[in-house]
Amino acid sequence: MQRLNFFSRFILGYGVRVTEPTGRRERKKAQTRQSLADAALELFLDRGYDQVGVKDIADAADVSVTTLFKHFSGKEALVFDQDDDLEAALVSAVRDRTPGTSIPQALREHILLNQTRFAVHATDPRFADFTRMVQETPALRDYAHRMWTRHEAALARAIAEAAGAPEDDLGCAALAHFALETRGLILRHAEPSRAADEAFALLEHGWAASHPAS
Amino acid sequence: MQRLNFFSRFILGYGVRVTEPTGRRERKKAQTRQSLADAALELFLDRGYDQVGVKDIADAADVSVTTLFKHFSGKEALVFDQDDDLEAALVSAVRDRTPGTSIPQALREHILLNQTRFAVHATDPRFADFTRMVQETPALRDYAHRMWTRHEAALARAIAEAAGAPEDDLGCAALAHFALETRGLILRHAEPSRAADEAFALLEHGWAASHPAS
DNA sequence: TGAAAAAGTTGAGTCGTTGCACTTATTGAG
DNA sequence: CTCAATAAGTGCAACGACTCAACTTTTTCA
Repeated sequence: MQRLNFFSRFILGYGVRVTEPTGRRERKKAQTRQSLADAALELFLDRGYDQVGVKDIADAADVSVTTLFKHFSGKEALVFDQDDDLEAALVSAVRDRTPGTSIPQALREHILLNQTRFAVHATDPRFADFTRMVQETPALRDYAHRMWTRHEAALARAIAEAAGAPEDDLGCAALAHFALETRGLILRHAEPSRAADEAFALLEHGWAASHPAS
Repeated sequence: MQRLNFFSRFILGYGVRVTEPTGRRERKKAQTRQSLADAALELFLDRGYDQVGVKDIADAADVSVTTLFKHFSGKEALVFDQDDDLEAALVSAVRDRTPGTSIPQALREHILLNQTRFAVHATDPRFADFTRMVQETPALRDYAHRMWTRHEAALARAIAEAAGAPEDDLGCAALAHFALETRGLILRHAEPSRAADEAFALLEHGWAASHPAS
């Protein structure tokens, strides 16, 4: 548990900013942030999200509540890493897809990989607890979903460009929306890869009907 | 503005419970509820959702805050009607579709009708304000979306039955999910009917590929 | 060295929401 | 008709997330 929100990047993708802090000030700031996130994760896993108050976390990290909110936009944000290059990865999955692959196929692969990457860690019981907590706490479930769908517009633009359609093409917007929405289906059902297959089968066939060769 | 949340049923559909209250007690209860909803609507439209506190609403309706929360589960609930037969309507749209219509087609028609019914009232400036407020206030936007997608499981079951698929068929679940998710696309874009066309084109073609005659 | 900038603290306050103990009005059964 | 059960409503205190304003301390850099 050395990293800030070590688990969380497996939930949403791999989007951790690695910019090393240079001066002493920034290092201290980063450290405070880290302490808060660590304390929060530990307390949350211990007692459950709703059983921990921000006060408890601030106390455990030995800072004031006000300071906590200077570092994190809200209680839920304590659980998740920033998703800085999540959008870039999404866009790149479409633009730089291996030739011969359709856009929906590329998205299926990318999203499935992203959302099931954590299966590798299924052996770690702490991690299982973490994912269960996220899925079972409405506030966290919603927050994760918002983070994930935040880049819909960018994805829609990337798709439009890749398909040679106008930037605001409705079909591309629809594909982007639906593709991101598969996350819910994939996470809910027991066999993620099969769920992804079924969901994207719909999208692939529908897409192929109007966009012959992309 | 005689009805409780007169506008709101046009946002989510037509789901107003019409069971007349019989005894004096129930009539009084209904009236209190009505007063609260009226006061809330008026204040919200006047000052904006976030600029009105529950205290203000309770005061305007001349009841205590505690009473307000006995009638409504939360501040957002003051804005929306109950959605009792919204689910029934959704299921019926699939099951009782006119013969020869595909399931996605039936859904497209039903959802589009449901979500754009309010266009009739576009002339009423108060109504325009109302919809704008709902779309621009995150809490309300999310709440409306939650209300709308609440019946996804029921819809999935209805689709499965209509298609002769197993009750927990993944393709049917996916169609249900996507179909309900078109709401966002439809509401966001300026030409709702065209947005619905594009979004459902994807779904219809994808669906037809695996479900020949339904 | 000295002053701007930024991190942190403290304490009070807002707002939605709940719990508790209480009063009052309505109802239905004897 | 009466009385006890039921349910609406009240007032108040509290909690938890979050914000604000005024202030101290630390770090930076010219």
